Amino acid sequence: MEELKEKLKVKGLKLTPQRRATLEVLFNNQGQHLNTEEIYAIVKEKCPEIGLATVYRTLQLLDEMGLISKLNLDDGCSRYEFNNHDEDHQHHHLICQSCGAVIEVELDLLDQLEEAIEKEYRFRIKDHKVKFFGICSNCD
Amino acid sequence: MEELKEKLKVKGLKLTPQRRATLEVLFNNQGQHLNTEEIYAIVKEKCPEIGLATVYRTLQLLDEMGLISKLNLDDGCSRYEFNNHDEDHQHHHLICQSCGAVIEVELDLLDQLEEAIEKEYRFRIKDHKVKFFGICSNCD
DNA sequence: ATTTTATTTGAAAAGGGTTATTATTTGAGA
DNA sequence: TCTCAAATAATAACCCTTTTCAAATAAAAT
Repeated sequence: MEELKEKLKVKGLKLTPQRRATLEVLFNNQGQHLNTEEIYAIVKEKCPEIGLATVYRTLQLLDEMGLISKLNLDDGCSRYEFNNHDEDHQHHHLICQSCGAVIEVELDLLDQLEEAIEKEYRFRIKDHKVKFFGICSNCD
Repeated sequence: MEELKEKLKVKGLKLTPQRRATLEVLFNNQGQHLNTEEIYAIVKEKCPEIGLATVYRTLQLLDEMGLISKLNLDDGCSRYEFNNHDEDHQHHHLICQSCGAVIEVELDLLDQLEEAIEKEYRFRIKDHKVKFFGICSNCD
């Protein structure tokens, strides 16, 4: 939360109760992949006067600041998750093509690939998004 | 194109001029990442009577059949590219955060990671989508 | 503590990509 | 050729997201 205040100040932006509450919802629901409407519903419990447009604006902002990440599951809406900064990189996602489950993978193991890319394409990698599609252990 | 006819027949679907033309557009524009409107505009040259809704339906169908792949660049629309079946896996994308360029990477090097995931999570991987964000050589 | 000012918000409208509807047409097997 | 399920074109509907704008507010200046 202090990090949010800092990053906002740098850009001349304000720390409002709405922004605070929205970030808290993401923080308190790690491991889930809430979409904007779902986040809106939860934020409203603590912050009943908040508008949906504000939630959209705030999520966009938090994503740009790197505090949360947008996740696209091709279900017609954007989903978000809190960025746990204990890790260097974003975790990966396993998406079951049978039941739709979304599993988080803490393994990274992309160093070799990233090194090869940086060398071969002279591309400075800052971040990545990796999704694997297949069949989860429950469905197999 | 024969592959399309085969896969359609299996599902009891028909090979129409519209579907043929749409797949040809993707085939003839490999390396680009056309969105639906752009594809529509090109298809219209050869197939002027085609409707936009048909293009949407066809792209969805071709994606499901694995002949093309949807690509999400977070620019508010879906983009598609022809699947070159010479390779086993989808290629990766490098996305420049400065100029927006999208570069295709033929390196794979995910075997090690995929093996670890299959073992650790008992998840049978069928496909993957990998995006790297950073600064391309032109912008650096 | 007030004042000031640029930022933020809520509500509602507008936007824009995508999907659904429906009558008509058509591919492909019988 | 005949038959019929599948596909199409046109357009309306959908729905997620963004914009608009007047009112409210955080935070710095006084």
